[in-house]
Amino acid sequence: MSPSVADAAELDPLIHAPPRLMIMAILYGVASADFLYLLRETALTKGNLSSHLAKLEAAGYIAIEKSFVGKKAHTACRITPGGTAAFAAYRERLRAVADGLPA
Amino acid sequence: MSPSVADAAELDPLIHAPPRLMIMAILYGVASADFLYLLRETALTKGNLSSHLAKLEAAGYIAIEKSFVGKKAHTACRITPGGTAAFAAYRERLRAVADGLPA
DNA sequence: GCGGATCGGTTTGTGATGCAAACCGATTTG
DNA sequence: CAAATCGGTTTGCATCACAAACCGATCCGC
Repeated sequence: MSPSVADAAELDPLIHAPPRLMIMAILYGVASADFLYLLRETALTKGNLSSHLAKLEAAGYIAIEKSFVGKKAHTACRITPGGTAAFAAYRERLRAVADGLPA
Repeated sequence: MSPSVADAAELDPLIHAPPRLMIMAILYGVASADFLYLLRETALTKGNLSSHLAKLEAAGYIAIEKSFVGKKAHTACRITPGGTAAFAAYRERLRAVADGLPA
């Protein structure tokens, strides 16, 4: 096996799952995004989005702030420094894997 | 979300899992590889390799031939045309996703 | 102002998944 | 002939992803 394909084994599984990869890609460098925005962009169901966000938060990759804007609940998500680092590392590793795939 | 990151949702989940990506990458363009070779290259456990191979076979992506070489069992795996096509499609899509990730 | 739809999410239920350990028959080795 | 090894498979379990059901709060019709 070429070394770069072996790297696939080390791809952060938390980010590797497509739903969470989408979420992280959106949040990376965006300051903050709310629940409904992520819902539209990812096309996940609400339940799904909610649980993936919870998982990313538990990992310390994102922070979730619930507040009230006017009288409505508002859930804002932003990436943490740890999440930023993890995403950047994942991106580099993914690139290495993609480049290492046989043509 | 940039369109290419949305593509992540369509990455063939069967190939997307790192263990199976490794297996497919090895088998792609290699004629045939035996169980022990795959075992060494992927560093998976035997049970794991066995079940991932079974899954790929069930999907029609690979063919598994069990034979006896001399007096020992020998399991040879090769990629099928369907598997080749699926892998090539996955590779292209992965590249699109990797390229679309925010810098 | 009250009955129902809607908003913004969370919890629950369930089937699929991944992994490692236990197992298995056959073979080689001491 | 007993025990270790080879080449795998099956089992058991813990985790996962997903969708559907649920939930409190607001908004709308009347």
